Amino acid sequence: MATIKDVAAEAGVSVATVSRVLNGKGYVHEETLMRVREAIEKLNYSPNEVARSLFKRESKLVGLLLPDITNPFFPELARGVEDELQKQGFRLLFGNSDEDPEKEKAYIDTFLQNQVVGLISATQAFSQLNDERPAIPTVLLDRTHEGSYTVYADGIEGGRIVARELVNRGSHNITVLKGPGHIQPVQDRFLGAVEVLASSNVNFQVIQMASLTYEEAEQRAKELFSQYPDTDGIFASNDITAAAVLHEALRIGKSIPDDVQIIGFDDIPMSRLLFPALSTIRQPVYEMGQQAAQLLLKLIKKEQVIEQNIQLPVSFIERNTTRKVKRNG
Amino acid sequence: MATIKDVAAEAGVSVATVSRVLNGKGYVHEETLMRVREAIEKLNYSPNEVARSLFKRESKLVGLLLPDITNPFFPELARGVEDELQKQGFRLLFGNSDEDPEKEKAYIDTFLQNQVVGLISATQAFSQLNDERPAIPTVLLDRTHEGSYTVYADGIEGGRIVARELVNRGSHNITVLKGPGHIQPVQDRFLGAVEVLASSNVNFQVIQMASLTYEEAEQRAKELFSQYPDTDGIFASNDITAAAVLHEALRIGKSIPDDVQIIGFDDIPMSRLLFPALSTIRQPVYEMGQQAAQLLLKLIKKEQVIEQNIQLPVSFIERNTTRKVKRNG
DNA sequence: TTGAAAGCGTTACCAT
DNA sequence: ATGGTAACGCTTTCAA
Repeated sequence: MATIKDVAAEAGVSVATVSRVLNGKGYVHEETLMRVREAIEKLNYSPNEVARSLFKRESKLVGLLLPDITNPFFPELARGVEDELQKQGFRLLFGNSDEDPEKEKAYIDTFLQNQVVGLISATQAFSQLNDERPAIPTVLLDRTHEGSYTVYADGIEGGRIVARELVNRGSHNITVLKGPGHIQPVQDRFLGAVEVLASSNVNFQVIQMASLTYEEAEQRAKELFSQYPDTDGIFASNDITAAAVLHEALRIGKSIPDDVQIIGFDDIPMSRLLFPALSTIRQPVYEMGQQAAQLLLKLIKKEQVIEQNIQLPVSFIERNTTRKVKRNG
Repeated sequence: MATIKDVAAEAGVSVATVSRVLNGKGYVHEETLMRVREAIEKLNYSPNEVARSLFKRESKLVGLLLPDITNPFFPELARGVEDELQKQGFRLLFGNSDEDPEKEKAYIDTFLQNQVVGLISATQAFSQLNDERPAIPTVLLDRTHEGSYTVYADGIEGGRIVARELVNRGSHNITVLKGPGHIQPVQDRFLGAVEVLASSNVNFQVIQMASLTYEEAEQRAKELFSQYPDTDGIFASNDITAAAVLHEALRIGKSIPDDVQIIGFDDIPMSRLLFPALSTIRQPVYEMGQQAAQLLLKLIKKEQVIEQNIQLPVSFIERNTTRKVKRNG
């Protein structure tokens, strides 16, 4: 690898001059500029980012911390983040924490040791780590925490919509599979749904889940249908859960959506491929990633940030696990 | 951030000594050791990886290049790679290239500028980039290229299995949706299938696809059923394609698997959630990621590498888009 | 307009 | 057993 010295020697100038043309700052004679450019070309030189980072005490790297990229919700988030950051020449240092605080700390530490300029985290542990928060720009994604910069979707409204749609489409006996309460956006969905359900003229019951995984959902789905056989509407808290419920419902011979309506949450790519295709609440996941990246970029550049918390709207995606609503006229 | 100098001052020793205890090499008195440890503790010091990288001319970073993490095949791959690398303290610099050579080059360049110690790539363009291949350890994942280190699944055998299973389970008129020929592992599936089909007593036809995307597959599926209405067995080349075909088949009223059997390839997580659940060929994706990481680690440490190409076995996952095979007895 | 030199935080060599 | 110091490749004063 050629260094700046090689280029300087080749061009017959000092390294300072080369540095100037590299960074396009300071005066440099037209002719010298040419010579340097040629030398760079000839030696196929490109600057060592590590040396740069060392001097500037910051890199062009951003740390991205996810619970688990294997969960279908996250790839698009990550893509949104990456695409946005990439435009400005930033690269991603990437890690999955499995929500394990140890792993999480290990990742954050090494990210910091590598002098990342910013951090984006979609993990719960991180958002709770209040003390000893790294002194670099940080944005929480799909998580919230008092005093932090955050980007998330409107869970409350999402929950409300689910309840409304279920009720409007004729469910009278609704079961909601409630996700873990310590994850705020998930809790919000629940709150929104209950708010509407409580003021509607329907029965409803809630089953508490420790995690929103397929495995647990399979189990809970069985309980659901044996414990509440009259259920004719289900809010599944996320699409993975909904898929498990749907599978179980079909297995025991329920007709969907005629016997039971099901609504998920997230609109992960698989949802439209289920059969029947899953009605769900769409979070603008890719956009959430983008927004988080944009917010972080502003923070890094110390630009004025108007809103510390960015809430994105959700929308109902009508597919085939809900009945058609009767139109008037 | 405290530096090694601060620690030295705090402990009343020289930076050289601190460096020695940090790296556990060279002599250092028991008592001095203690003092230094205390100073480190007290100042909450951790070494600057960037400075280390600069001096050593290599980092603890590995570059991972993927076509698109949003494609459900890749998250598990990435996880396999990460988990394995993480054990040894390596971190991932991560990028999606969309198979765009420009983007690809940009990522590789910056990875190199950040002095990654190794590269893992699952992109096609990269494997073709023969000249000017970076002089650092590199392994190709799910791609092959003459002279490179590679990890991939046995596509040929996979193709054979698909053909055999389709035939054994009673299909007589088989359509294969062939993926892009320039991706070797995809081409292999095709070759394997044709090998068996050609020597079987069945009809078969092939439809060429430019990409294995859902969008194109939806289109091709329509052509398939109108052009070859007698098709009673389909090899879909990957699970995404299979999902699209399945959807279309159901839509036009085919009974699956009675009228038409469908077999996919990959066994992405969604496959078992489709309805009917998709029969497919399972690639050990997570393990492929691990193996690639292990191979890279060996390369980095200049350990003896026995096989330059690691081929992993595939297996048939019987679900509900294929008929039950008749058992003798 | 250009160059010399200091310094970013480490490590490793050479003395002592 | 310990310390001084050059070096890694770059940027940025400061002086010329």
